[in-house]
Amino acid sequence: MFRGRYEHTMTKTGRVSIPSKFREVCRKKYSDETFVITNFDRYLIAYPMREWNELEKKLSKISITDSEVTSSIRYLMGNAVDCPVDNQGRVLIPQSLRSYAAIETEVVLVGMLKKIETWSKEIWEKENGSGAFETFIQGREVLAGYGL
Amino acid sequence: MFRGRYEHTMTKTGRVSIPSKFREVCRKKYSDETFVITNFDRYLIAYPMREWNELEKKLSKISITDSEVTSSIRYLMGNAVDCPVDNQGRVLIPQSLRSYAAIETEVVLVGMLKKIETWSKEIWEKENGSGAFETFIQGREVLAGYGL
DNA sequence: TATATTATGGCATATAATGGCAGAAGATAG
DNA sequence: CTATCTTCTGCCATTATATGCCATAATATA
Repeated sequence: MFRGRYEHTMTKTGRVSIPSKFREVCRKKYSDETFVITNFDRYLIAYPMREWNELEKKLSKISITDSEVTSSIRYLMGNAVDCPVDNQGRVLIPQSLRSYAAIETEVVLVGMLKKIETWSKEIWEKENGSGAFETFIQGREVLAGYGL
Repeated sequence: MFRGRYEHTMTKTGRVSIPSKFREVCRKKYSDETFVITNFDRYLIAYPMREWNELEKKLSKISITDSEVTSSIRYLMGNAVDCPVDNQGRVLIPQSLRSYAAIETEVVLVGMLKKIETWSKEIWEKENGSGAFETFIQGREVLAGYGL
C-alpha cells in the first residue's frame, strides 16, 4: 500500500519524480510502473494501472440510464491519463491536469493506500496544514474502531 | 508484546538503535524487522509491519466519500513511513517525523504492547516526569478491573 | 576475568531527486 | 505537403540524502 508524504518540485516541462518508496510498491505489488492519473477534488489521484482497471470493471456494470452517475463517470474517465514512469522515476503530468489542480512547481505527494494523491503545495497547506492535527484527533475515535 | 523504557541517542543522520529486547519481539513474534512509524500526539508510534498492515486492510474498506474520515486517514497515512531495521539494529527516522516530535538527539523509547512509542527526551520528561506516579494511582482502579 | 552482545560514531558508497539540454515526435500554419 | 513551433522524452550531471560497513565503547553474560 502507498503511504508517506513527500514534497517534490515539478520541472518546467511538467515532470514530477515519484518517490522511490512508491515506485517500490509499484514494482513489488503491481509489477508495473504505469499510473492512471485523473482529477478529483482540488487535487489529482494516481492509481496503479491494475487498481484502475478494477475500478473500470466495476464502473462498466453501472447502467447508463442513470444520467447523474453517467456524467460523473464521464468526468472521471474523460480526464484520466496514462502516465508511465520514465527511467529517472518521473511521470509527465499533462497540462490540463496541472492547471486543474493548480500545480505550478511545488507538489505534495501523499500515499493513500491504493492510490497516490497529488496536491499543489499551496492548496495542501491550506486544507491540510496547521488545522489537520485537530481534525485528526476528532476523527481518531472512528479510526480507533478499526484498531488504531 | 513490547514493554520497558529505553533512552537512546540519535546520530546526526537521524538513526536510532532499536533496543535489542524490542528486536527480539520482532524476530520471535513477527519474524520481520520492519516498522511503520507515524506521528501521533507529541510523539511517534512505531508498529511492526504486520500490525500496521492489518490496520490498513481495515482502512482500505472505508468509502472515500466520507470526507471527515478521509482526512483523518490522509493524516495518518501521509505521516506513516516504513523504517526497516539495518544490520546494526537501527532505523532511520525521516526528517519530517523528527521535527514533528521535536527529536534532536535524545530519544525515549517506550514499549506499549503492540507498538513502540518514541519521544524526545525533553517532551517525555515534561509529560511523564514527576507527576506520572500520581496519574498512575488515579487510573489504577480502572486497571484493577482488568486483573491488575 | 574473558567473551559476547549492544549502542553508537564515523566514513565510504549508493541511491534519490531534480535541473539542463538535445533530439524526436507531434501539432499548427502557410 | 512542408516549414516551423511546441511539447515530449531520453540522457547526463549535480547535489543531497540514505545506506552499508567497520570501529569502538559500554554493558551484559558466561
